[in-house]
Amino acid sequence: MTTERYNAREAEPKWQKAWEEQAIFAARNDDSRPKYYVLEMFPYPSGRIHMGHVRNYTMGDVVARFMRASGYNVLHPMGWDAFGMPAENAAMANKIHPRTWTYANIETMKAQLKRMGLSLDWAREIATCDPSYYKHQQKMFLDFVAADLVERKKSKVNWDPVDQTVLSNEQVIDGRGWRSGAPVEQRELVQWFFKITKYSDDLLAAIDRLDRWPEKVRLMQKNWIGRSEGLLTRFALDPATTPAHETELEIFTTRPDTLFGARFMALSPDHPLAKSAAEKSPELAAFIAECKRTGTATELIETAEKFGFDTGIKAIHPFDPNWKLPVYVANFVLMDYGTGAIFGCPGHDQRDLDFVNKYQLGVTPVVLPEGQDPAGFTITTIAYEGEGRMINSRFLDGMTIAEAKEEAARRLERQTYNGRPVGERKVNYRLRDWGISRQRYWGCPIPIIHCDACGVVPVPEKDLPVELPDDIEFDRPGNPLDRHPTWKNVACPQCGKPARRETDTMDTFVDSSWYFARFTDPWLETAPTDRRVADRWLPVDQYIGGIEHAILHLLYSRFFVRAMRAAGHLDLDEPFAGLFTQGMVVHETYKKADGTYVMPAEIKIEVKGEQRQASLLSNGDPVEIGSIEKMSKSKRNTVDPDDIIATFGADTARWFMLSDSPPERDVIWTEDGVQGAWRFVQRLWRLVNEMSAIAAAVGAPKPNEFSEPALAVRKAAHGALAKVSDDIAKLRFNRCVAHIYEFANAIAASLADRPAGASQDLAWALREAADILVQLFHPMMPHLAEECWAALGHDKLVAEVPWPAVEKALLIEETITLPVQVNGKKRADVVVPRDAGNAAIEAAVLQLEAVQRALDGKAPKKVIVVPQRIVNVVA
RNA sequence: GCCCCUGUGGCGGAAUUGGUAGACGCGCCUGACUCAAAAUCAGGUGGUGGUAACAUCGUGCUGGUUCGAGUCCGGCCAGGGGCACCA
Repeated sequence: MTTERYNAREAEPKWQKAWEEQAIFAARNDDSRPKYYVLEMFPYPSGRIHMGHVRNYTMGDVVARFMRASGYNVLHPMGWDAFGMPAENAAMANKIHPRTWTYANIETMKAQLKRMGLSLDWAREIATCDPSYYKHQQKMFLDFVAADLVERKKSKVNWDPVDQTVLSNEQVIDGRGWRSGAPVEQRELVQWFFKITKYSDDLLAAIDRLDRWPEKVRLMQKNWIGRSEGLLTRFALDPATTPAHETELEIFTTRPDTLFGARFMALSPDHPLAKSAAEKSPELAAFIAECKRTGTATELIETAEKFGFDTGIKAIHPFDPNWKLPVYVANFVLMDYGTGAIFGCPGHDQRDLDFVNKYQLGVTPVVLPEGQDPAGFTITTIAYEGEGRMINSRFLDGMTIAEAKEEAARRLERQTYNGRPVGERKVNYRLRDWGISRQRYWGCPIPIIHCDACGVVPVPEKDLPVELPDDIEFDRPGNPLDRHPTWKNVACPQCGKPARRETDTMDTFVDSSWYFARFTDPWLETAPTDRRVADRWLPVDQYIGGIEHAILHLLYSRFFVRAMRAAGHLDLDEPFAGLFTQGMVVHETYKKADGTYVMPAEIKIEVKGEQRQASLLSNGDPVEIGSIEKMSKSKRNTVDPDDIIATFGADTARWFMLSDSPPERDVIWTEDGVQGAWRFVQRLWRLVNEMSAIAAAVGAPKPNEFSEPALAVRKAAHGALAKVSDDIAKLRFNRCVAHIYEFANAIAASLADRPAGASQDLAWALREAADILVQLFHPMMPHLAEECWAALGHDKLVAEVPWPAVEKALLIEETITLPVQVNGKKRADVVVPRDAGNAAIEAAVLQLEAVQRALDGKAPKKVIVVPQRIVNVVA
């Protein structure tokens, strides 16, 4: 038979138009069916989509189409994370306005996404740079201020010298800015903070209930929040050695058990006591200044040598009024963790040991490892941080560490100094408040006015949104808003006198912390959300995106739903009930002789035996095939999705993205793999047409009896249906692909073997199998599926057809084949009735020639029959 | 330094969660069709021995539990990721 090739270039736009005209992917807020919200992390409009987007959105689309066919009211929206530095960089480089640049990119990328055939509800499209979006964000900022979730404070912050802006802790990776890669410096600035630490406890505890999140992400968030239980302890200060008005020093420790091993106290250079001591001591003041001068780059600070300076102050040991400890100022003590002061126990903390060795303060071991002889136990250069029993610790001697911690805490809680308890149990978190001020133009303005008379005044709600000015200069580094001639000059809303607008804008991660809620009703003008609508759609049932947001975006969004609940915008525990983090798209790299990289499109590869050799298309020069790396512009190993779609069609790209690699792992993009996917598209097209031709002769009623070949086809179809359904639900797309291949192979085999003059029952079975086959690959390759569905004579779109039901009876075989082992080695198969008893199976197995040969005349000791699984004969 | 994950053919990876290791795809080899190529179709493809039936070894290394281990436990090795002066 002659079937023309499937022409993706013609078919794909045709079906995209059909879906759009019938608006079948539009979700209604008043639909009574059960809801399902599937969302992929929305893109930054950088210019063009890349293969990472293709992979991400294909996965989401498979889930969306499958759930829609399964009877759910599916919400599958798309938008743009549209504020950010690259737009300003483009403005500086090309003299184009950030808005113009951003919207042009959105237009390009939207057209690209449409060519992928995604089942998106474009009516809900949002862009975070649109005032109709950010005005609600400004409203929420004010709501958060009212709910005491915002704070303006001076603090040490991370300063990115290249992007000329502050960064949050989460945005500093290995001491460098997450975007610019520049070493981050420390600066003291007045900044706006969201009080995410108010929710430290809840953010941590709720992780255990996120059972559809990857374990890895949960663990990373737990570590990031970093809970530790310890004791706040107030040490009295020896008045003879201490500046006036200073009477005590409070420290935080997780090891109160080691208090009898204490040798010194240490203060952060920023500690108030250090500062007050420095007033009388120029040497100390110089030391503190030196600490700050060591460098402002975080990288330097972390590798700097540990230094201390003895203030002369003595602290009194809480368990012994006669025991005095020297108080140092030390460069390694952080002001913003605990109380900014510690006690040092050199025996059981490596850093403290290094410190005492430097200043000859001595060591007292207080924890003895189990089985160690106390006589010979000394600590010189390596601290013992393991388990053991207390020694040299008076009333704690002989206790385990846990017992000693408890006993020390109990005593200190009861003890008082200046009328208050000396010890207080305290949980400390590593998590810091989220600094959201950015000294940039292309972001959401912070709706605040600074008045000399009234102080910090919120912009009245009626004046929202505070819009960005259009006439803006990018000729110099720094914040363009701050040097705008007029924008910041405004009357104080309270007193009417001249005042200044806040010129910092919000971190763009604020924009992305609530967009999933806005999608539930993006048309609403009066509020960020319609609470009833938001509560119905949320949480997102399946969220899909990159692992790089394991902390950043995913933690901020979790904070935001809590803050939005406090402000009354929704009532939700968690934003994302199910999370899936997909792997990257990676590709071989190619290097010319001069060491520069070339793009995959510029070379050809030939296979000579086992060797693959690459050469330049232009002049045939040899090219070295390098390592496999994440697709990136710098390595020039990118493949443009548009080129692939133009050559092979979107379905081929989608199918390849889902094939082979498990979705959470990296996928290697290869030309051969794409060719393979494209071949399968053509093969399916031929197969469906061939089936269709045979099925055309079929009568309508389902036959009562099926012959062996027809039954085999039906079993293959329903077996594939059961497996693919299960695997899509579990996001195991690579297994879905394999099952569809198996099913197609089974049909091809039965077509090849079929008797001449096909019978009615086989024709009916093939017609059923063809329908199921097309429906099975529809979520992955929707255009080809529509084309095939039409070829099979259906009127409706396959995108609208309910998912087929499995006939479970077909999955149960009457006879089963059990593998037979002798002493754990497979020797034969045995075919038995499905419900055969163990005795019957045992008898049949022992008759087998291969078993008797393997037994070699020996009598079997026992025969283990695992029903429906395996038989093992033990000789 | 601490925490976590991964290790299976030439390659990507399957393996019903303790039950036939290598499904499916890529690549490669052989054949059919063709003047030829492409495309398509058929067959083969973990190593070793054998024409074959078959035997034997084989899931990073090593020891253990079990009738049976890629899967569980102990100890190593390698690769990747996260955190890192956190008191």
